[in-house]
Amino acid sequence: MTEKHEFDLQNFLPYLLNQAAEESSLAFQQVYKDRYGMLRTEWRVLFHLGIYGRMTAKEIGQRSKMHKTKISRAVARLGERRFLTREQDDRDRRLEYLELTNLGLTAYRDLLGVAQTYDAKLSAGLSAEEDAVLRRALRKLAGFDAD
Amino acid sequence: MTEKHEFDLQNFLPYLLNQAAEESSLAFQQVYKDRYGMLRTEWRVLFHLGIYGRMTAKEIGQRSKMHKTKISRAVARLGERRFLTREQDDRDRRLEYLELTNLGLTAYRDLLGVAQTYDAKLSAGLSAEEDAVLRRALRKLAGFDAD
DNA sequence: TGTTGTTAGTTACAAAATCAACTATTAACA
DNA sequence: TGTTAATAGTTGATTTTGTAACTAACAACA
Repeated sequence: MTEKHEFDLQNFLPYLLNQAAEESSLAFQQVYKDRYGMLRTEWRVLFHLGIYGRMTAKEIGQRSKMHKTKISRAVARLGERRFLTREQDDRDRRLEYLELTNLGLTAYRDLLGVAQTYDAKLSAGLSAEEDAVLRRALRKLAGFDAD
Repeated sequence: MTEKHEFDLQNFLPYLLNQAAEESSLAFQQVYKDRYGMLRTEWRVLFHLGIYGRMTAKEIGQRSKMHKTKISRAVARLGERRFLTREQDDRDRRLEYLELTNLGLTAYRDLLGVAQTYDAKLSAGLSAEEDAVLRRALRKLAGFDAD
């Protein structure tokens, strides 16, 4: 009596990805939340500016695929807390260049270290080959290749 | 002048996993939302009951790691819409056994088909080996092995 | 110029998630 | 038994997100 549709929820990619994402985000989330009171969108914006440097909200949106309202709110909060400065472009006053302050840079560097350590810890459970294949496959699924 | 900390956000596992999860959930989400007006928690509960059969909210929580308030509200909505029935256990009246109605079962089977097709489509972009490694790695990261 | 369309970013309102406190019931055990 | 602790599930208050409509600025072109 074999099961006809042998469908395991734990093998359905969207579900599996979600569970893995949530599980693997927990510990890092704890850090940026406890240490800086940040939300997910906020550390993401922080990292974009930390890694790629001064840019506009629009550019962050293009890279991250976050919706512009999320970015707008994250930028507003990071601004209030003095993690970044906002400077209007003279030539096109719709544009605002965002840049980390020293405070923001310090937070970024701190969290960067945490992220690197944490990423390594996650990888540690996987073989080198698994790790490489995993990241490549995820990049495909996330649409990071055809960008 | 080589960059000192060559950290790419798109290679940070929690970020990568989240992006892949969101991206890969989009199309399926569209279906259960448009076709049945369901939320993510709702199709998950539906699938748990469809796959594993009659069980309590607690058991769903153990398998899915969803928080009990999410489950409670999803069950309430699915009940209102006649997708499931709720039956109190006589021996322990705190427990309620949940079971799909015919309506729920029909919806489940429909969405199951969609899920299987969709999962196959996602896999199609990957080599057989990538696919296998990906799923194994994700199961590890999601904590589905040590359960 | 002036009209129309587009773009960057914000805001308002509704929907959903989170967290803590709550009810009802059972278990443990003095 | 009577008291305290634990458990299943719900509810309410707050926070966060999502959707759509909005403002302000620029572009295109008659």
